Amino acid sequence: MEAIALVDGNNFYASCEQSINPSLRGKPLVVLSNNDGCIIARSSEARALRIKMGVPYFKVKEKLKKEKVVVLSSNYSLYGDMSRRLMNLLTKYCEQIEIYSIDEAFISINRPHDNNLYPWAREIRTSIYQKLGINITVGIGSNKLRSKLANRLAKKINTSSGIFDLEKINNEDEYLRKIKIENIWGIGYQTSKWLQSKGIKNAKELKEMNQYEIKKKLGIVGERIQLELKGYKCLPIEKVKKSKKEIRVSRSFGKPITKLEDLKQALSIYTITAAEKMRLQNLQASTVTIFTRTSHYSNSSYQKSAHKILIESTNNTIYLLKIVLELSKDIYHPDYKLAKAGVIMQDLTPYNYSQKSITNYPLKGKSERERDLIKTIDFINKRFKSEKITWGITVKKGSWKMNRNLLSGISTTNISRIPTIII
DNA sequence: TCTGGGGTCCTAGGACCC
DNA sequence: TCTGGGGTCCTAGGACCC
Repeated sequence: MEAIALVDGNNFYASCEQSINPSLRGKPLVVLSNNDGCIIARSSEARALRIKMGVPYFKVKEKLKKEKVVVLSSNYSLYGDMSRRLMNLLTKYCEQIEIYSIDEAFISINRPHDNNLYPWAREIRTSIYQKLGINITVGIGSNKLRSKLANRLAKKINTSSGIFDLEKINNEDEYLRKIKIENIWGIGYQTSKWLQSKGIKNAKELKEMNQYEIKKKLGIVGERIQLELKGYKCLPIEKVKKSKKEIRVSRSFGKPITKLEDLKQALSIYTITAAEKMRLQNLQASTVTIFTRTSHYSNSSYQKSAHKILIESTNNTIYLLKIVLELSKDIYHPDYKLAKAGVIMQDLTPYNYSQKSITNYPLKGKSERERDLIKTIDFINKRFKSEKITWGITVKKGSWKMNRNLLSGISTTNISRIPTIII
């Protein structure tokens, strides 16, 4: 019998920070989103202090200070590197793996003769902890949704030691009743509000709800959730990584923007990053969209996007910059304080599969020279692990640039930032 | 005066995830 | 003063076709 396990890293970002800096172990610690905006990860010690997920930093700054909580800006190169190591280790313990997010993977595994997967799960947990210093949770079920629920139960039940098999219990309903409706995978804010208004409060009640009512209101998405809850398999394990459908780079500004010049600079920087990402994944785009908006929390709201469909797919930074700079005039508005902007590369295709333009733009010789130039820039930047070479427009100081004042400064991907140990 | 039916494709927007 | 970023999927409705 095949089973599905959902493995995830506990408090992943916080655990990464504690893992590379052991002096943080056992201390309350939170990690902030970009711009030092919200709390996006908490160590278990910080959870115990009832610090909530997602709250704006400025609202709890004083409380954190008082409680002596360590506060860090997010360090994505560290988390990405730890994630890669985690996934590599997991691969050794399974037949098939789907990497679902930076800290989660679905694993399909055959049950042994005695049906007991606990020894297998314990072995993985031990191995990951020894090698990475990170605790993981293993939830086991007959399909993806049930493995997610099992994972939740493993975290909820103190005696589980991080492992729970939903198919090895005989009072399932009792456990399903412990899972609140809004904590089921796929049930978000809107849907849980509706379900609650219908008197459905937990997973057990959702499982027994009238299926036609679900289908009518929630469509196929809701129907699948209920079927999986009952044990049917609707969501397959995706063995091969699907190629991306869009690549997006967007940021909130450290300070609002009112000048077109600043908007152009920001969008240029995002375009350079987006084009790099495409080249790294061997993709090219044939639609470019840019957008900007005011803050969600401001009284006068404005948002606008503009897009251009290209005759020929590309990942050429020089060409993309031209397009984005041209489009930026269409979304700019002098009367609003712009809080965020971004670029989206869409209709992505593999780089070699290209529809050539009959009008032959960009001109042949020129485009080849440009391609060589960009290749060289990518090479140099990769070699020296930073943007040694970039476009002039990015260099000028922009007061709008992101705040990241609390970086841990330690890294597993940058030799000069590896911690020094003095004995 | 009465004004079809069946289909496809595209897009914008909503909802969700981590 | 200060509220993240990057994705996917689904649906409804409009435009268009014969």
